[in-house]
Amino acid sequence: MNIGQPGAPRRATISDVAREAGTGKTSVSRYLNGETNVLSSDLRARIEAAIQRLDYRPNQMARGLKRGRNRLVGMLVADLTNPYTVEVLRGVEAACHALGLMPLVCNAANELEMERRYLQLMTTYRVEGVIVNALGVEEEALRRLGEGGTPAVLVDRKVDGLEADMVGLDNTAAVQLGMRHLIERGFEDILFVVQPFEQVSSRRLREMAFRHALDDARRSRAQAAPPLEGRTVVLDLADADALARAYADLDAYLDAKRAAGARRVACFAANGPVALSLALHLHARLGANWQARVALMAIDDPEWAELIGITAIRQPTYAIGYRAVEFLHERIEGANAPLSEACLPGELVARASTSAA
Amino acid sequence: MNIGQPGAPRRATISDVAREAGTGKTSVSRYLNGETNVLSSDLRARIEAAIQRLDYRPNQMARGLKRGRNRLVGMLVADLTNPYTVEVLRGVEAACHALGLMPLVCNAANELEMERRYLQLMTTYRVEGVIVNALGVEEEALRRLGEGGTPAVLVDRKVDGLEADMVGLDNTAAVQLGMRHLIERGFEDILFVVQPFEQVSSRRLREMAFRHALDDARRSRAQAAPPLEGRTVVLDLADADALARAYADLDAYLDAKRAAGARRVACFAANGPVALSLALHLHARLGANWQARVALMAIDDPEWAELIGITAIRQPTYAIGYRAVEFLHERIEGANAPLSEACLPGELVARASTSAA
DNA sequence: TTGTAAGCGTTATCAG
DNA sequence: CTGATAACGCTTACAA
Repeated sequence: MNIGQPGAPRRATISDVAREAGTGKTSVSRYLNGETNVLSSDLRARIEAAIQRLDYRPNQMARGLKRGRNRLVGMLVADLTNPYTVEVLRGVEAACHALGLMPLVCNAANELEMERRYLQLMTTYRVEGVIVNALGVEEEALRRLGEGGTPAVLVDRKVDGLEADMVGLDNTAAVQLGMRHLIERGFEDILFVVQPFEQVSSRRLREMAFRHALDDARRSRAQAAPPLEGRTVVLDLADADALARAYADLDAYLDAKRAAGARRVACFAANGPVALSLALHLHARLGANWQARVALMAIDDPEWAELIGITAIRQPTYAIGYRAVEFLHERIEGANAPLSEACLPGELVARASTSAA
Repeated sequence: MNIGQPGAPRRATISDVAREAGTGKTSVSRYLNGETNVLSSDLRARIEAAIQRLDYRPNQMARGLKRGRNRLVGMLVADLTNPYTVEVLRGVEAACHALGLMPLVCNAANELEMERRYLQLMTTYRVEGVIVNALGVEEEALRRLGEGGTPAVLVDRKVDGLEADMVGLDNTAAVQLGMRHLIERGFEDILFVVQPFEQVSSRRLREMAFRHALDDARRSRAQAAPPLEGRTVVLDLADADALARAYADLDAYLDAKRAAGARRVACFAANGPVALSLALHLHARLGANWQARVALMAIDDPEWAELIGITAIRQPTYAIGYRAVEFLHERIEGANAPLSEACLPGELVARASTSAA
């Protein structure tokens, strides 16, 4: 270990500082913990100088061991590749910063095995709490976390059997917002495109809201108005074969519509990754001018949406992350309040894609 | 969670396990550390059972305190919003996984203050090493890290005054690749668009490579061939005013070219964020059909490149991350080899944008 | 106002 | 093979 160069630069410890300052560890500890009013200004100055000289940094690990809290909070995310996740993370980091916490970010990269592993690792590092944007399945590992007494906050999705605070988009309102927009703009064929939604609460909620919004719109539609058509399309981005089949169906549907002389079909993507997949497919199949045939709208507002003029429902991602940490912090501090759920509103960003059917 | 006061579920410690198994802590520790051959199978079984029953997880912090190594490696990134970063991260995580390390990801979000803070925090948590994708400036905090004896590996950019291993793209080769492509396709006006490059080594290298490639091409050009024009355009994405001015100049240049009846101008973006900014600007100024006027090509291959057919030079991001951890691991294990530098090759992905001038 | 000593959960040393 | 016991770097009674 560090055999090589002369003077293996071992980090200074509190004892080193005490010696250097000609005092005991206790006083140094007091200084570190801001109990400066208990220290004579002379001693304080000596300690300060010693710390400077030795470039001393208190060891958080040792501190945590003794105090029982190491200020580490785990942030387990399903997929860092999703811009949504990164944005939420910014809120999380800001809040952690403000509260003196250190986020331990773990990316499951859409793999269950990773999720499990990281959850394990986190408990091993004795994080004081966990913010979880789970893959969806795998309640087990999470439940054990809870049983271990580690507070958790869920982001975007619930996990069956795990009772924890949760923060995310107001899915129902967001979908209603989108549907109202599409209908106002005169769309008569609306496809709600979503990843397999049985396991993931937010997707389930969005899909349900879509069907309800559709029903409501039909009910309140004038007799004379053209009928409103709508259906749910499931896109399993993780399964290439299933995806190919789904797209074949979609293509057939679009072709039929066109043959029937219908207006542009609207595709309402349930989130950013779906929207991207759709856009790529349509681009490949219909050419650069694909938007003449299909109007894409999405929940989430990835950077490329502006680039090709896609209407989006932007999530309050920063706020979601920030709020999650606040929830967690309360629990860590021992709050015993009933579980709460924060549903933050989305915001419609209208762009060219949906300007008219 | 953490419902009710009763039985605050303190995590089991090694002593608990020892008691439960009717043995001493030493044996449990031995079991945990895989010295199973030294244990009678009876004892081993009892320990195993006790661990199961108590759902025991060794405390990494305590372990680290004693052993002097906690398996934590810091990963400081300049900007998680940049897809490049996220991709590198995947390589980092995979390698950490393989080597039994725990990545502590910190996002400076392009703020110097954050970078400094996180660097501090990391040393406070006694990370065994750091992988740094630095903002560029701020050598100071990093240098102190090095002096503290913490090994570091640089990703994508060097830092003045910090001697550390480094891994990144082979910038020169990548730019040459791109230039050759553009020239082959008949472009005669090439703008190399890059963020302020004085402070950031990779940008500097790319810009230099651009000028050299340009000179070389001119030299080896046939007498009769039309002249090759090229210049560097600096885009400071962080400074709105400067950005606006730069774009005004760019627009004027493009208009002049067009008035002179020139072919399409090629914009060679030095990285993904620049490419995005350019695309957004051109889209806003020239309309959806902007690509008829400008051919965009970029180092980095963000998800939207395929969507609008932008030729890209893809970086071996995963390999970069993986390699960085390998370097770091060697240093952590005490390797004393001379500093090395891994320059990994980029790959050209030709798309419609540069199909012909 | 200051210092001593006893842990926090592990591992390492050294006897049985 | 097994198990006390002393650290690791820090905080916190408890004294002085």
